[in-house]
Amino acid sequence: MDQSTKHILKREPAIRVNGSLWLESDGKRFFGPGPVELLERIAETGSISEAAKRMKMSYKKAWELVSALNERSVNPLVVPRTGGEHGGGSTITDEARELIDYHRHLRQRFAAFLAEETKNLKL
Amino acid sequence: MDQSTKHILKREPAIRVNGSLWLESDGKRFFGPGPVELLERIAETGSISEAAKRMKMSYKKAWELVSALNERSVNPLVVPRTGGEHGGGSTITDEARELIDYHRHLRQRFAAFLAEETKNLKL
DNA sequence: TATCGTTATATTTTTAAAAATATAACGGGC
DNA sequence: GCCCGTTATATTTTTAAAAATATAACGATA
Repeated sequence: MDQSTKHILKREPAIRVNGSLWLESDGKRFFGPGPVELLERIAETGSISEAAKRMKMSYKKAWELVSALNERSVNPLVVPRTGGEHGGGSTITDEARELIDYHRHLRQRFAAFLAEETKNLKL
Repeated sequence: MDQSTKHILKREPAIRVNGSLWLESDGKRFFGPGPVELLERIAETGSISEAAKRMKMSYKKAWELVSALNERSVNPLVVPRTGGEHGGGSTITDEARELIDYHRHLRQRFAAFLAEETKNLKL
């Protein structure tokens, strides 16, 4: 922003450019920060319910996310086991790990974009 | 995305990277696409109510947005006149025009970022 | 076969956001 | 002084999202 645009807005704390990013199919988002973190937590804990708990998300919502992700992907991203030892559990596939990795890099580039815009802001 | 990450997701229509951008103060957004368009419509029509109508936004919400914008800015962005010919009306200030212009350019840079990411996607 | 914790699913309740409705204040022009 | 359309504000209603609650299926293990 050029000098003339300064001081238009109040700034008790610093003003910054921020935003959100997601993958979109058919105009609706299906792979944003939430699903990514959920996949990571499932990988960590081996359990959808425990992953949900750590994200302070209801199990229902977590399960719906997993279900939606598996439906949209050619091959499953999450493989659930029902019953058995510990009552069951879930693992994520290599493809899920690839998606997580891609999204991590994407977020890094986005963060760099936001930081650059914020740096050049000085409202 | 590298070749190995291809074909993980179904793609009836094309998959693209999309996102949203806003100015943030104290952790909460206060100047996103909505307010920008509202200011533009007010400039066009000279009326908050008419601007709201064109955006299919309730007058109440539009007025609250205007009020919030004027509160956060050092000098008003919108100058309302109550009563008088045509019952009143509103105009926007030069500072509002500056903000709109800045946001337009910001969106252009963001659109370029999204286009580049989408181009390099090929999920 | 009884137990366990998880997956899977339906139903209800709560909460929050949005929309709708109503009404007063305003001031120039007739 | 009345009319008009807009600003300004409160209240109610509707809608949608989120949360909470409940329960069955599952299968290895003991």
